[in-house]
Amino acid sequence: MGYWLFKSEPHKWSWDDQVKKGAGGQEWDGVRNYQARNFMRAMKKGERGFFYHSNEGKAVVGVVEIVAEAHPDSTDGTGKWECVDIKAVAPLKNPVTLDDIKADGRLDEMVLVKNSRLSVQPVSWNEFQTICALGGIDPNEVKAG
DNA sequence: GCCAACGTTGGC
DNA sequence: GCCAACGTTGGC
Repeated sequence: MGYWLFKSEPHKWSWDDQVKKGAGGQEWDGVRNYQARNFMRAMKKGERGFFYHSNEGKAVVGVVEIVAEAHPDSTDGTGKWECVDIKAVAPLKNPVTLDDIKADGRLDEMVLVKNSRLSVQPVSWNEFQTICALGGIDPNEVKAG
């Protein structure tokens, strides 16, 4: 069971926008990076991830669920790029900032820290639990399954 | 707003 | 197939 992290600039697509989309979810389109695409191809329906605000906020703000596995990106004309659909599951009570993450030794290995430019990335179960706890929510209530 | 890090492109 | 040039991302 995989866990993931999706980055978005809040002025382009924010957590609030995601919440307003509701249970039907939303295409995570516009990704034009092979590593990110490959991670999306590996995602399974029902798996969970974090929603991260880059640039403004710089914090993990919520938990999302994969509601549709990788399919062609409707905003792409080349046929090369794919995306998944995600929906909002629950907000973190306290957003976990990049500073918080960097300050926590358990999170030193996060891709977010090691490769800050990758917009879709994997998160380990341990990291998922740690960030939920820092965010004031119970990881068992928002984990997959 | 700057710039370092990284990925992609294209000339050779 | 190498690598310089370029564009983009995202933290600061």
